[in-house]
Amino acid sequence: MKKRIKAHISSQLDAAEVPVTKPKDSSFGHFCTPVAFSLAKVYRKSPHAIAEELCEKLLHGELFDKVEHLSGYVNFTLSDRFLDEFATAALRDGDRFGEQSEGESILLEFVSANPTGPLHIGHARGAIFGDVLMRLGRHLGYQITSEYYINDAGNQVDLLARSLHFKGRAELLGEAVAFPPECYQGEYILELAKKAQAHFGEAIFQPEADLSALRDWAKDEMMAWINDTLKEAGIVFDRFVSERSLYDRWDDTRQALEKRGALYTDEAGKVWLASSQKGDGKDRVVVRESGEPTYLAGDIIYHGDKFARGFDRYINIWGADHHGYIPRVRAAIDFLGYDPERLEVLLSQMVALLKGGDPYKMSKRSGNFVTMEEVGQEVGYDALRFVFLTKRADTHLEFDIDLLSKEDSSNPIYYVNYAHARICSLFEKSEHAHSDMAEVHLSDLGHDAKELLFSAMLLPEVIDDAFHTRQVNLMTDYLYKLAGKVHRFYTENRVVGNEKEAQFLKILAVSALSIRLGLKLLGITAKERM
RNA sequence: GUCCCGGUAGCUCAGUCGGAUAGAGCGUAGGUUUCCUAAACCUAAGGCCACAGGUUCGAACCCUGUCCGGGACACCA
Repeated sequence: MKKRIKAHISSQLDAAEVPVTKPKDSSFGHFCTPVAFSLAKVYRKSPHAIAEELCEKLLHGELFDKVEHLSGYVNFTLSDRFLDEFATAALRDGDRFGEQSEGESILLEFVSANPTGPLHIGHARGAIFGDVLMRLGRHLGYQITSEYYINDAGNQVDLLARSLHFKGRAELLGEAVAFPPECYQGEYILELAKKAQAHFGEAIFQPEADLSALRDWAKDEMMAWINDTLKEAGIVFDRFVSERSLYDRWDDTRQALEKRGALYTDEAGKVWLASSQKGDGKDRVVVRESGEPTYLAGDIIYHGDKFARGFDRYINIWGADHHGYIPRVRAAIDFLGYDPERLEVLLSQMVALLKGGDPYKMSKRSGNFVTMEEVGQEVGYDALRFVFLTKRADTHLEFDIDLLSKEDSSNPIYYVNYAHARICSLFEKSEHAHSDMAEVHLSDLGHDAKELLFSAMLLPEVIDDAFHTRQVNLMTDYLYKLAGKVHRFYTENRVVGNEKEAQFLKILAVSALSIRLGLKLLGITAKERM
């Protein structure tokens, strides 16, 4: 909608880019532009005089009812006819309302949690953020592939195997072994050890047992668990990439890097990536003295692999604690001959959970953190999604789990769902059917009705903004405000039996569409009845 | 020390590309239902936008510096 307005104004003004925004006060109109202020300098006239001239130029055509100027601003009011046509089109589009065909291909990597323990609440945030970004992007026509990188090589998974081994010896075989402090704690280790015993027999806990078999088995078990959790949350990945599986390509990658002078070997025999040449704070080890590659080596192969697949853009969602890692990966991409600008790393910040004002209890099962599973079961993923998405992913989030158990306006998901359910109930009560709405034409709408309709039709702009700025909170803000307008309208206007019943229903139908579709893009199913 | 995120109402946070009188929810105090779902609505109180400079027609927003809080700075992943 805004694009059409903008194009219209630009063409009338013969200017390339005209800023179009929403007025502070809705009584001024639907859109406004402060362009007279910047033109004032060019033409050496007062903003007021320029705004006045613009008004006359712009009033032609069927788009606007009113074009007025006020203290330098030019305010536009859309015509009923334009709003009506747009509403009919929106209802016809249904779930495809606001779809576009951008066409760029994007590889979106997120979660990528180590398969050494259950997902915690911080992972949940990144997972939901990534999932929603994907849904929004796909709606806009981006071809998005989602990927989970499994860190199934290196010390962490070895440590998982050792943890199980110790736990098995100590708890299941009753040996007096001291549990090393670096090992994973938490009851899930014992549960998994029991499972291992059932699977392998007691031999797996013998001192000389083959830990690599235990490791591979345990890693698969953990991934299955992680996957179950994600599935429950409605998150599905297109691909999983195993770090371990990449290492047979290390030699090729190494040669490619060497050819570009990216690597050097020190006296001790360690191989370094000269990442400081490409903006990193210092060089990084990629092969240890032992000849074993570091984690970075795997990530270099992985990113080389990603870029070789030829996507237009790459997005990684990482926990904020990895932010220092960005320059070295960018450097490696650069060394491999790819454009590091195509990689965008979004950071998902920490989550602090409270319950009744106090820090949420640590989970016994996980050892020292709250799991995604527990919170998902306690508050439900619809509520969890909505709350996580109300804040930008890159800022700290603190929230109280008790808020999500309340069933009133302090719980935003209820508020939004209730607005949707109310509209559904009106359609049940009314003689008019949803399918009749295209035949209904809007005219002589009051300010409130017009305002609600206008808000409801802004969904495409919001989807666009939310995706391109990566600020998914714009969606939740919008839905919450739209729901508020629905509630207000409902309170102030008796719909069924009203002489404008059909018209009101059409407006509410568009509102319900935007709420339902908006929630759908957040991975939430709108309630039709509460 | 370096880097990242933040500091806006009692609390949790919005604030678009710099634009009109800085907004919402919770909480607090009051009010609204013979009527489509009161899980709602309305009203009120509540602000040195951390601080100091700068940029300009205009700054919560951009720049510089300072203070405070959280996090990261591995041959772990």
